[in-house]
Amino acid sequence: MRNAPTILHLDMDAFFASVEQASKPSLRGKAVVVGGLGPRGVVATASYEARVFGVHSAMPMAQARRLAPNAAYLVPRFGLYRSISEQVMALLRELSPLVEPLSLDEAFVDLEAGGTAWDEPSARLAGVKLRADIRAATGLTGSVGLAASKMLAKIASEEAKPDGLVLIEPGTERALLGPMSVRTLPGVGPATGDHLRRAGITTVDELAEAGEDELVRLVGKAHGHALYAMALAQDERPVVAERETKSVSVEDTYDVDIHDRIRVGLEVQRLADRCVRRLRGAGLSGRTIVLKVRRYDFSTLTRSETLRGPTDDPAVVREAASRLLDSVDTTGGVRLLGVGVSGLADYTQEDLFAQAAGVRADPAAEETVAEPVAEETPAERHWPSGHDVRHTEYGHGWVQGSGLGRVTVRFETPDSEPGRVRTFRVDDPDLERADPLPLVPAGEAGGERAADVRLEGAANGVGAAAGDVE
DNA sequence: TCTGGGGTCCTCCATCGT
DNA sequence: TCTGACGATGGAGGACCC
Repeated sequence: MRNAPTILHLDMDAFFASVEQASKPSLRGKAVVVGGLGPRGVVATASYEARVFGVHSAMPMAQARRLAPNAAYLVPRFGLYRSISEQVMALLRELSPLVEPLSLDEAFVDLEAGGTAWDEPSARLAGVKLRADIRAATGLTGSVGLAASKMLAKIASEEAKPDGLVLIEPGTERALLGPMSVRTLPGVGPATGDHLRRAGITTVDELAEAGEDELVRLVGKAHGHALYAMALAQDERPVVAERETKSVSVEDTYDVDIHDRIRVGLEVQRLADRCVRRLRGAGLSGRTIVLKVRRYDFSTLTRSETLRGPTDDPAVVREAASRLLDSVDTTGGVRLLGVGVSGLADYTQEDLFAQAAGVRADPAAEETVAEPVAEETPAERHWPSGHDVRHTEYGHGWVQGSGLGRVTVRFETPDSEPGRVRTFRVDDPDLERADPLPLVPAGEAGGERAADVRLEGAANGVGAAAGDVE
């Protein structure tokens, strides 16, 4: 492990919910829950105001609604989150070429590799500047963890939440980790946590005391060794900028279980097409086709088949998925279906066997994939909760709700005061879908980076303690 | 209270070729 | 020809992460 805290972990605070609050003035300071709104939806992100009521990620939406009936419930807008994420990642790349994104709202940065930081004061300074730059560019807050390893930097950013910065000084790691719950460590989830608890191990100190052999015996070879190293605060994993995709998959959970076997078959075909579209979009092909079925009782099974060579032919993938479905008993109904492709290659080598069998004698298949059939959408679907709209008379706003032929819109923009609500007919010709507006007006975003001033001051030895943000 | 979607990695087991 | 060891590969499932 390096001896300076030059690995930075950034975690945006309640990212999806914060973006929604930034774009909708009337939701600021309010409980906001982003997630699937269907009967089987779960929470993707809850704002800190919603967390007060006990709402958290991965909770069934129905439960969240019982806990926080007055919160705003919105569907995720991944396109918007992705564009803001790109802004943030660009700021990270200014610090170092070695940036490892973990998701839209999280990333590691190797500051040393970027020549940005080499010791504690310079690392702290980089963290402070980054937080200020993110706020200037997006209006959002992120928490920063700084440490000498990825594991510790991540734990530090968790400690820093929300809207803070924590630096773990080299030499203090074990004393800090010791009393923490084993669940703090990455890779220790509910199952492993329970397993260890039954063996009398609940803290990181107890993990270290148990010894490597005992941990291997308890949780298996790979996990045991990794766990022991983490308990000793040892983590040599480098920050890796480019990670290649290993699999591509799509899946759908249905609002109501599907019992009709023919319908199940049709859904599998649709999913296979969608999966191939994604595969091709990424310029990939793959050898192993995976079918996933979650049954009415939530039991999940997968069936897979490995072809002779990689394919991105929709007909071949559809055919394989259908064969796999043949081996699955779906009586009782299915709640989820999925199709995936793994064993990826960035070139296509046609499956000769399938070709010989005439499987791909379907010239229309390409079109089917290139141009998805427009799905029939109920009126509500035209106006998803939270999405932006424009009205010829009232201007820019967002959908607060819809149903019974009506759509309720709140007219406001990221830099306006909270706006008024009006209701229209769903087919009102003056109302149309609109693109999200920038969270920070173009002229202001990143125009002046407050932190630059501080950075210069600190570089002159004036404000080295500027990083004591908590 | 009824559990999303998209991934990664690990383990166990069976099979196959040498 | 039989048997065992061993590694590679495939298939299924589980845990975990965001």
